[in-house]
Amino acid sequence: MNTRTLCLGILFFEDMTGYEINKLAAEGRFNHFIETSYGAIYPTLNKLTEEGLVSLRQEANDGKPTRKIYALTETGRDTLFSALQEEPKADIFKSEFLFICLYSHYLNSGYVNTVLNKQLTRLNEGLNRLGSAFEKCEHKGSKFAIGYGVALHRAAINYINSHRHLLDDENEALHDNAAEAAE
Amino acid sequence: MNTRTLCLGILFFEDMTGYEINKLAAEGRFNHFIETSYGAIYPTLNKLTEEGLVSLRQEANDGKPTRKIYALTETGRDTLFSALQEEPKADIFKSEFLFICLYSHYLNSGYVNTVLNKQLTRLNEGLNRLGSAFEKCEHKGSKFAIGYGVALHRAAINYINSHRHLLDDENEALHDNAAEAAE
DNA sequence: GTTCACATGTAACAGGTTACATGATTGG
DNA sequence: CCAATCATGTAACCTGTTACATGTGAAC
Repeated sequence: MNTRTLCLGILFFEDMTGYEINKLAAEGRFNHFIETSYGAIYPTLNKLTEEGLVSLRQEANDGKPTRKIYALTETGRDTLFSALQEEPKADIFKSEFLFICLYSHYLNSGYVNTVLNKQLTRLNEGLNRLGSAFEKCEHKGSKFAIGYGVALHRAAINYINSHRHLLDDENEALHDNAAEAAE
Repeated sequence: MNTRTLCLGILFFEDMTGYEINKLAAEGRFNHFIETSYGAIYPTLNKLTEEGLVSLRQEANDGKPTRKIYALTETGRDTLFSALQEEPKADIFKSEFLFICLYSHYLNSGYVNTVLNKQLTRLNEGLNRLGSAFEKCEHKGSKFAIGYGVALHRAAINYINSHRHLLDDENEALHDNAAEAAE
């Protein structure tokens, strides 16, 4: 997903400032499947304005920089919908966590435990965020997307809890004994 | 995950050519949480060789370009393990599929169905690939990582099957009627 | 006979990240 | 008083993608 389509897509739902778009994408109800940053959003919004895909109104904001509120134009809406009809690329999942797990047996087991716990913490935080977003949200498409995130988060948490012993050297010994006993 | 660490990490398990590293990362048992490409791997391997983190032996290969087989050096192993002990970044998940779902009610329902089916097909293919990788694999760390992928794939498939009606306009009508009846 | 797998690599380009720069207000 | 939130933006940099370039042998 490029930043262009992302901006158009979010503005489809509501007029917003760049700051708010970033917040929604980075912390809001879309954060589990979108990546972005200010450095990408602000220049994109300027380009989009030049091209007439979004329009801009400004609101004074004492002390703080003027709020620049963007709205999708008709051309913008058309561009969004033709982008939406292009063959979606396959989902991308990248996990340094899993990469580390690959080497768990060559790493200090205390460290591995820390990594596992940290991952669980992150997943639980994500789950909570999604849960409250789900309750606040009325829009079906968004509910579907949030629910998808919830399902994946739960699956990951359950998996880690029920399989973390595989990465544990002490249980490995027990495991081996059990395997021997079974033979 | 940068390509550097990826190459070191894969070479930790086995000596390999760049071609094979790419295959493993793109189609093999690591493909569900790693992204890469030839254009990234070949230059990285050259740099790594210069820096002495990997060593290189060449094997003639009639007609085809000489096979360049890389192996991790001691320095390389050290570098890998210190990278492994840096705080892992949060997992990244990007989904154009979910982005499209957000707009399902403004899109042609036949198209939405096609997108859903395509996503299911991809997930099922991924699941099969992971399943056969799991059977072939003896290494516990890898099994954990593959199992994680299996769990997430299954969760996604189940979720889509049980919630796709939310994106369906015809069921929406039914749904609305039910809601009215409840009022 | 054509496509796929093997096998390496380059180069232009796109895209995004990070850090920097600025500054008021609010809450703890 | 310090940190966080609001609010915008730039610029250097890094990283990786895409397409191109080349060529054999096997399978269908």
